[in-house]
Amino acid sequence: MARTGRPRAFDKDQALERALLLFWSRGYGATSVQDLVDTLALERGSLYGAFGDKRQFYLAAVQLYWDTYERQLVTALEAGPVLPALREVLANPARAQEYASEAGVPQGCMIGNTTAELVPQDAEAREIVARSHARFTQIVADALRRAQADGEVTQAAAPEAQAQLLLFTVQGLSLVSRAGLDTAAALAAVDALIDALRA
Amino acid sequence: MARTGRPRAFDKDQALERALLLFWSRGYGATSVQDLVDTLALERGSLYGAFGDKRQFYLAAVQLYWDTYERQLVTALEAGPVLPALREVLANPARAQEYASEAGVPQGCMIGNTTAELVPQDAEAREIVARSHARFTQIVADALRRAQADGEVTQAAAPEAQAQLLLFTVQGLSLVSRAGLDTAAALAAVDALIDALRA
DNA sequence: CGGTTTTTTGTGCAGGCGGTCAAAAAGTCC
DNA sequence: GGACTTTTTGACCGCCTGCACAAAAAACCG
Repeated sequence: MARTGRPRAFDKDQALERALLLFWSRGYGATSVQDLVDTLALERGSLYGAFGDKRQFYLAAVQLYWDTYERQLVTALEAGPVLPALREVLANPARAQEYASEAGVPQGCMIGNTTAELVPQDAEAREIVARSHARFTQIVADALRRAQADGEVTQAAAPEAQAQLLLFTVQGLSLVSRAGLDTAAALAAVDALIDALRA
Repeated sequence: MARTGRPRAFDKDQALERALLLFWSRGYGATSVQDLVDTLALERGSLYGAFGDKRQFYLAAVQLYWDTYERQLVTALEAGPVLPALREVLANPARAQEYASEAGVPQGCMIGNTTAELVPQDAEAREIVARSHARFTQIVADALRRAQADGEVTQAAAPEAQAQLLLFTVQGLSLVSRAGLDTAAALAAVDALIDALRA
């Protein structure tokens, strides 16, 4: 119960959100502590005091990213037919680049970026990423199982295999979209997959 | 034709190959010039003299990576039925991690790693990556077009859309495999996709 | 052999990096 | 009001980075 002492002058959650955007768009290595200090408009010491070192700060941002994403995923899949919802899940990153430049939303999936940059050398990052993958496939497989029972989705493959395939696709799509993407072509590919899942 | 002067004491191609392995496993930022000097067993000056700066060196390695991959891809698809070949193309990265630790072969796809780490800030890297994507889809789409004509592959979607979907899948699979992968589950997902493409 | 060209070798360097720290400031508690 | 606790502030540090350079060495040419 240490609620004494000088109160923090900035909103910690809001700072984490802004750091998330910066890390998301530039990646871990290319984002310097100085960039964070400039963007968040707080001093170095405050940053280290509140979040620990740069690595912890980044991992906290990744966790926030996933928590947000998971919430949206669950919401999208919990009601109504599954295939249209899954199509949206896949189409979102395909369309994201159109807004990317104007709005502050960066490209690609932060889990995927972390996988490429940090996972080979950082066990904690690997855990976060692996857990995110597992939750994605579990949530999607559950939805697909229901949809198979309802006759909406083909039973040609197990829901787990279909969910794994969707994980690969969404990760690949998000990644490829960073290099620039023909939106129409990407959506055609998404449609091809969704159609293939139809019963 | 300057074939005079002191001859180079090391094999440039071999040095590039070794650098490729290092860059592949660690990424661009996490590989220091000192690492390269140590691993390649040549002095700083020689390295800069032969390859320019670190960035050019990396981009040359990426280009070599893609050239090698493209050659294998073309070979795999030019003869025989297309779907088994495509299954192999997808299954390879899924199985790669089994060998990864013992052999010197790193995880993931170097094009994908470059996409995540360099593309947002490096126009030249973006070009290399985008060109690789385009060639992949073109090569695969050509093969699928033949296979559709032969009645091997479903005509439910255009070959271009199918090829784009395969690009997403192979990129996603390679990426996800870096975080550790249940090989059996990954192969089941690959099978589900290949089956869905069957006529 | 002398001249030319190119690579090798190893040192040196400025800058930016992540991270630390001590003093000042701003609160709460008694 | 004075003690205590925590945050803020901004200077500071050592390290490592990518890179430049000059002298030596090793080839070819005439």
